[in-house]
Amino acid sequence: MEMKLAVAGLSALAYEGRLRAFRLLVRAGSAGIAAGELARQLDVPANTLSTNLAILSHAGLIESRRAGKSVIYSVRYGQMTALLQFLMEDCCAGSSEICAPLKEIALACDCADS
Amino acid sequence: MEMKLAVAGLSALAYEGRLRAFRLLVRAGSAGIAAGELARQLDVPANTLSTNLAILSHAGLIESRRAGKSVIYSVRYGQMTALLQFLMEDCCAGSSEICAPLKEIALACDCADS
DNA sequence: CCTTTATTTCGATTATCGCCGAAATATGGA
DNA sequence: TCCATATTTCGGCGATAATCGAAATAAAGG
Repeated sequence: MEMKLAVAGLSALAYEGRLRAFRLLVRAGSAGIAAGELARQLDVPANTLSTNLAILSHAGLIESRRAGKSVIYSVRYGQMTALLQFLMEDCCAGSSEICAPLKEIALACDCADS
Repeated sequence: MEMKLAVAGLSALAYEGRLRAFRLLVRAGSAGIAAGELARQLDVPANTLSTNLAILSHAGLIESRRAGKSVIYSVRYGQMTALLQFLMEDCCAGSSEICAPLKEIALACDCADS
C-alpha cells in the first residue's frame, strides 16, 4: 500500500463518528448494514452519515451495493488488512520482543478454522 | 482501548508528516531516533517535527527520553498493538474467510522465535 | 404518474489543523 | 559564566474539514 492511500484510510478512521460506523460494519461482516439502519443505530442525521460513509468509501475501506430502496454498506476486509500491514511493515527490526505482541492479534481473532 | 484514545492514535497517524516519522521510528525499534536526526531524515524544520512528535506522544504511540543534548523518540509498541487490536475487535463475525487474511499479518512478521 | 421512503448532494457556517519565524528552555563544554 | 547545540513553545495566518438544513436523486407501490 502506498503512503497516500494509507493516510486516506487513517484519516477516514480518525474521527469518532466514522470510527463508530466502521466498527459496526466490521462486526456486521459481509452482510453489511443499510445506511438508514446505521444512522438509526448511531443516532446521527442521515446526511451527515452519508458524507462520512462516502469518506470511508473513497478511502477504499468500505463498499456499497443497492438493495431496493436501501444502500447496504460493508467493509472491504482486504483493504483493511492492507492498511494494518502497512503500519506493521518492518516492525521487528531484528528484536523479537517487539514482534511477539503483534502475534497476539491473530490469536485474538479465534475463528473455528485455520 | 477506549474510543477516545483510538481516535487520538488514528488522528496522530492520519497525516503524512507524522506517519512518515512514525514509520521510521517503527523501523528503528527500541533504540529510537533523536529528534534532530529524524528532522534531517525527513527534511522538515525542527519545530514542525517537534509539534508532530508531541501529537504522536500525546496519543501514547511514542515516548521520549533525553540523552545528553538530544531527545530520543521511540515507539510504544504496546500502544501500537492495542490500537490495531481495537480496529480488529469482533472482526470475524462468524465467517472465517474474513478472519483468515488477518492472520497473514502475524505471519508477515517473521521473527526468529515464537 | 404521484406519493412515500431512502439516500445523496449542495451551500454556508464554524471549528480545527498545519505551518514556520522567532523566542524560550535545556544541556554540555571551554 | 558564556557560548554553541538541540529541542520545544508561542504567535498568527491560511487551509482543511465537520456539521446540518434544504433541495435533489433513486426506487417501489398503488
